[in-house]
Amino acid sequence: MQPTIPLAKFLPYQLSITSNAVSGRIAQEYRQRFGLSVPEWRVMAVLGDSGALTQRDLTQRTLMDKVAVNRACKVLEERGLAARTPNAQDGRSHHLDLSDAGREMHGQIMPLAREMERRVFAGFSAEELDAFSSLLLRVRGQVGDLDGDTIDSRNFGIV
Amino acid sequence: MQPTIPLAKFLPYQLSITSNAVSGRIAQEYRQRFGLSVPEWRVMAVLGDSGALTQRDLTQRTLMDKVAVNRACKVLEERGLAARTPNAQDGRSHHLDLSDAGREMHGQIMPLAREMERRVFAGFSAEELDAFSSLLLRVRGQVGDLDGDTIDSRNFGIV
DNA sequence: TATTGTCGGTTGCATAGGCAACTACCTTTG
DNA sequence: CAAAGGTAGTTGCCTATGCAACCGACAATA
Repeated sequence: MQPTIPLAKFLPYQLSITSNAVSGRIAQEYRQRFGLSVPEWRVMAVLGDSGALTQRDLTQRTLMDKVAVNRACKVLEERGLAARTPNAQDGRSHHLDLSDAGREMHGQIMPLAREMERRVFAGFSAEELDAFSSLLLRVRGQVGDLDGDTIDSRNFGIV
Repeated sequence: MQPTIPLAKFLPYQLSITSNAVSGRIAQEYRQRFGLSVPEWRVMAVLGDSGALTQRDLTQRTLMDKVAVNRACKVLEERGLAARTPNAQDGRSHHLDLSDAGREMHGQIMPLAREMERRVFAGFSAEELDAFSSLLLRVRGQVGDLDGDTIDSRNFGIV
């Protein structure tokens, strides 16, 4: 046993390595089973639930960089999992929606996602998870308040 | 207000974006004030607390990739913040320790780190933070159990 | 309607980060 | 002590990610 290491007590550090571990584990699963990256999966998850959206909508709902959204959409389209249709209201953007194949895959992915969430957070009560969730939300709010140059959290009802 | 989006309720997702927000905020601070990356800062934090260590020790204590540790060490040495001395016990490795300049910087950084932690987690009780910390630890344990191919958490007293 | 500013989407570039292979050295086994 | 296998550190490569600049289209103002 080593002496107490302050870094290990540093909460941002704990948060970072835990998040990395969880994300890495989940990313590995999606990659192996579906060949999807995390950004691609996120876009699919939102599309499958919301129906056709523009990339702008997707950046808002996923909180990802618009470039990340763009690239994920491009891949999904190339793989035939999603299709773009012109946006009559705005010539700059398209409506992106899942294809039948994409919807089929979405149907397989979401149960897997829930299952992985269940396993990773196994052994916690609903109260603990609620508290955890709300703490994450409040922390995010704190950082947003401190940090003027990033996303404006007031724009996101979903956060 | 948008309809409820499942992605926003997905705990791994919440964890990820919160961690990114916190890490990004902190990384920005270290970069601006000291020109340090997060890996570099982590190495400094451990070195400043533990005294001379090998890169192997540092990879264990920071949980970073050995390449990340190596590169951080190289930068610190080039900047004169740390120095390597031969390891009499093992010709393959060196003992790395902070220089006077590095120790000086360490003395400035650690209070800043604590201050940022305090601000990011402002408004939470000690009990909440303890619960949060132990939940992160348990989640990390779960992922480690599920995931055979990454780090072996049993090696790390610090985790 | 011409101008100016803004916005969605795209591309290019620059950086970070991880994996795999390699070197030099250590350790174990016969 | 020779051989075989393992380990610390290093380098190169490849991918992921983000920013900044750009293009075409919309919006506001005159």
